[in-house]
Amino acid sequence: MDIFLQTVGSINDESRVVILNFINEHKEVCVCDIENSFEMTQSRVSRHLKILKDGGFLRVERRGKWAHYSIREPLDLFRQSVLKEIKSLNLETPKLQKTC
Amino acid sequence: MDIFLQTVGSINDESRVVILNFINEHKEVCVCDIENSFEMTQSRVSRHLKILKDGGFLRVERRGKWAHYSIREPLDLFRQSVLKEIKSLNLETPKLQKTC
DNA sequence: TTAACATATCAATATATCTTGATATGTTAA
DNA sequence: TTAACATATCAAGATATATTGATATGTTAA
Repeated sequence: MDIFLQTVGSINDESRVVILNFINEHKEVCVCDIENSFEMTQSRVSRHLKILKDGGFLRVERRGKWAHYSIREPLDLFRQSVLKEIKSLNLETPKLQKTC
Repeated sequence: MDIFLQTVGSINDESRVVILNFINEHKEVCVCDIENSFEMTQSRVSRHLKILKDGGFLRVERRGKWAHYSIREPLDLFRQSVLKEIKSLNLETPKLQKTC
């Protein structure tokens, strides 16, 4: 139950839904990519990414200064269906700003 | 997005997850069935059922004094996958107390 | 109509979550 | 080592959600 609620809680926020969709589209991004693309403060982005990671949707790979976030693989069927549902929302996603 | 968040928000609560699973198991229950089975206050049950209904999971049919809640049909694939996931949690569900 | 019951809603409080700005951690390059 | 940068975390305030008890609505049976 706790894991389920953590998973659900992680997608119960508009910012995180668009971020998750953004990462699903671009495969791999770093924190500052999102910070720049969405014009969100760094701490806010970092926190949302942590919640999505703890929710089981993302993995992080640290390479040098950067933390690279991508969709966790393999992803179970339930989380896959979440990604599919979010994709079907056809959200407007900002352009990827690679300025870091 | 709003509908998605409303759907997700409706299952972002332990009480509602067990209630939803309970209704999924018993097909149709009234408010007082849940009130008695879970030993929850009436207003709390009523509120949770409304949220699950507004989240697109339940339908209500009023027959006489009672409001009968059941899983909405047809149910889209995403909400089906939610029910499936909740089922797979193997939650302990209380016995159905038909004392009203 | 009245009494009893089932359900819904409201107001107040308690609890959880989000955002921001500041600070801490850790890496790279000079 | 130091400066600059990327990221994470913390504390405080703002906002949202949950719970409770009281009250409102609506149905049934006497």
